[in-house]
Order: sequence, then structure tokens, then C-alpha cells
Amino acid sequence: MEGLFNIEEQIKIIKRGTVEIINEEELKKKLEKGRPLVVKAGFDPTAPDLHLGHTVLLRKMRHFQELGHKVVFLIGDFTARIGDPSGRSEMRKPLSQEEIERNASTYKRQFFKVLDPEKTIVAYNSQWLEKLSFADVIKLAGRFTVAQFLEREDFAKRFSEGRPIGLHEILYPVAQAYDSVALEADVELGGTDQKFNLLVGRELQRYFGQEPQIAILMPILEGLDGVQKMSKSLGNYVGIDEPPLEMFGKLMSIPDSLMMKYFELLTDFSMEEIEGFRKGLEEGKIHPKELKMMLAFNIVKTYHSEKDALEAQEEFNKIFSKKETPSEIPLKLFKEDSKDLIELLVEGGLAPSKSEAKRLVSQGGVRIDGVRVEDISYVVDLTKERVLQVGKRKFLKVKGGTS
RNA sequence: GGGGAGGUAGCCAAGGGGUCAAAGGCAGCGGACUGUAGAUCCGCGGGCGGACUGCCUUCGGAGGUUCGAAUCCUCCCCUCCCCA
Repeated sequence: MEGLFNIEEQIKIIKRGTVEIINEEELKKKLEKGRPLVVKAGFDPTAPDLHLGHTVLLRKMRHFQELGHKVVFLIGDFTARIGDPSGRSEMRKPLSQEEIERNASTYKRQFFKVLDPEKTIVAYNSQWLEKLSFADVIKLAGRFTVAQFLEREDFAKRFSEGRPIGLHEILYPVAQAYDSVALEADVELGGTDQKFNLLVGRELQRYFGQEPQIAILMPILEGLDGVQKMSKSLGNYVGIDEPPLEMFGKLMSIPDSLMMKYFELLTDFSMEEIEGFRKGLEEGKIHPKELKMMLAFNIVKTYHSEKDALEAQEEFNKIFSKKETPSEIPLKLFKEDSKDLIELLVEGGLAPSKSEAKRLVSQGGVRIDGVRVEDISYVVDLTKERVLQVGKRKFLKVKGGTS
């Protein structure tokens, strides 16, 4: 592994995109030892659909792999099985072993789009957490004070706002810290929201006589709205399993202000190239849309193929620049020869309810064969194939007369 | 254990017996404008019904009082604050 990269080069690669490294000097010392470092990143097996937000971390893991380090992909199955015992959080409901396994296998399939499967060590934290007794847990917890936990931003905030903080929430970081001890981690990767937890890991490692891990914090990636963090529940995400056109379209809708961040965190362009883009943009030499297309193209290429990316791009241009209908539209067949537009919209999945469908029609959001229809009681002739369009990007072909 | 304040739509938050399907804000959706960006403007806003002073289901849960309750009473669940 060594020889290919000297310490300075390694640090440069590792630092890309990070918000903070605690601390860089220690990292350097660890690297100087010349042995592969154990690099840990934990994932909840709760939401098995990976999106670009997760890949920020995954890509950093891959950087470490490329540098020859040992990357541990830690699945938090133990904690997932307990969930949030207060039952307050839907996202944290307890998962059964089967669910966890199913999620974990989805996860693995998706990760290896980014990570090198040969070089990835997959571990489950139940392996060691399950063995701890209540006494062990109390001892571990005894290493920390309430005041320390109140340092953590979201605890402090909730505490001062008078919102509840469950004791288990305090224990979870301790469990996560113990993971680092069990793995003898040299480095732990996490989002900035994980800062506190990663620091707890350092503390606990010291207690166990280990050299504290380096905490590397990656930024939280904002989603399509440009404000909130990318997450499935907010619906502002780009899933890495999404079809090319979908992916391309979503990426084109990110705010311009997010572009450079996406380039830095989600693509392999060098920082020098990215800096060039930034300048070009500032000086008006590059059109923002062109650059965004390049971004979208590149990301689609990463998760699909160059061919798919090319097709997605062409298709995108066709639909939005030339305002033509897409070349491939799903077709839904109906028995009837004619049908209420409203019902068609609902049954075709273009509107969630009839009221909603009516709203869409009366507000001019619905077209049939490219012609706007604003009559709520319009009946669609289905003897031949018709193209329904809702808003700008939802299309459906419908045809009746199927027996 | 004692005392006090609360739980309202995706979120925040008004409303304290009928005029409340429930103000306002945010998010969302549609339209105009654009580069499917941003900013701005307009419209929508539980569900159902060929659409209107119509029907159904909503204000933590279960009962009750009333012609009528999100609003009053009882019990229960949950949260926060102060005291111990």
C-alpha cells in the first residue's frame, strides 16, 4: 500500500470535503506508522435505501480503501433491534432480526456500488454489545457525566427547550463508542451531527488504554430543496438505485448554490478541476445549467453507465428544452372505452385522491396529448392511446378497450 | 410523592360550546416567469360526491353532559417545569 502515496498525498485525499478532522496531527502520526489503519463507519440498518447523502461517507471510505487501509462497514444491528424504546420516533422502531438481515443485504448490494467489496470488512455490533451485562453497561456509563452530554448540541437544545431526552439516547453514543473499542478503530467517519458520538469513542478508547481514534467529520449533504439534509422521509433525496432519467432530472433541480458542494462530495473531479468550474461560473464563462448537466451526467454515469447517462441527458433535453414528450412512457390499460379524466388520474397513479386530481385539473396542471384540459368533468376517449401529463414531469399513456 | 403548564392537520402555532374542515406561518402541490435552478407573482389546501347554505372522518385515548363540543365533565395515556 505505501509507496504509492506518501503521507502528504494521503492527507490531501483524506481531507477533501471534510469539515473537521480531530485531530490532524494525530492522523499524521498514525499514517506514519505505515500500517493499514482500521477505519470505521457505522450505519443503521433501518432505512435500506441508500441515497447520495449516504455516499458522502461511503466515498470517503473508498478513499481510505484506495489508500490501502482497512475499512470496516459496521452495521448497528444491536441498536436497531432495540430501536427507540420510547416509541416516539417512527424511524427508530425496533426491527426484527429478519428485517435487519434483509435491510443489511440491501445495504451491502448498494454500498458496493461505491465501496470495493474485496476490501470491505462488514461487522455487526451485536457481536460484542450483546455480551455486555447490565453491570458492564453501568460501568461504561460511569465514564461520562451528564454535563458532558449536555455539551452535545442537540441535547443542549432540547434540554433548554424543555423537550424530552430519553436515557437510552444517552446510552446509544456509549454503545457506539464501545464499537470503536471493540474494533480498535484508528479512524471513525461520520457526519458533523456525529461529532459528539465520535468524541465519546475517543474518550472510551483512552479508558481502555487504546490510542484514541481520529474523528473525521463529513458535511451533511443538503437535499434537492437545498436547505434540509437529504433524507428519504423529507422526499428530497436522490436514491442510488433510481433509474437514470429520474436521477438526472432530480439532480437538475438542485439549487445552483449546491452545485459545487455536490461536485466536491459526489464526483471524482479533482479539486483543481472543480476550482476551475467555480471560476468559470463566476466569470460567466460557464453557464450554470451546462455545469449542472455535467454534474448530473457524471453522477448518473457513476451509478449506471456512460450510455445510460447519455440517454438520460438526451431524454432530459427532449422533455424540458424541446418540450417534447418522453420517448418512453409507461402505459396503463383500461377496460372501458372512455373514462372520467379525474378517475383516470387517480387510477393511473398521477394523483393521490380525486380531490387532488380535481385541483390539478382546475388549476391547469393537466394535459391530454399535450392539450391543457381544465374541465373537471371531462371524459377521455380511450379508443385510441392517449398521453396524460400532470405538471411538468409526470407522464402516463392510457388506453382502453382491453378485454 | 406534591404543585403547575401542555398534547390541534406533514411541521410550528391560534382557537376555550354553535358562524370550525378548524386563523396564521413553514413545507408541499399546480400555474406564470425561467435554465425542471434561484427570486417574484397567482391559485390550492382532510376525504367523498357531475361541485354545493351536500355527505363522511378529524383537534392524545375512552366515556359523559348538551339540540349542538376541538372547546364543558370524568377516567386513562404521554410530555414539560417547579418542589421533594
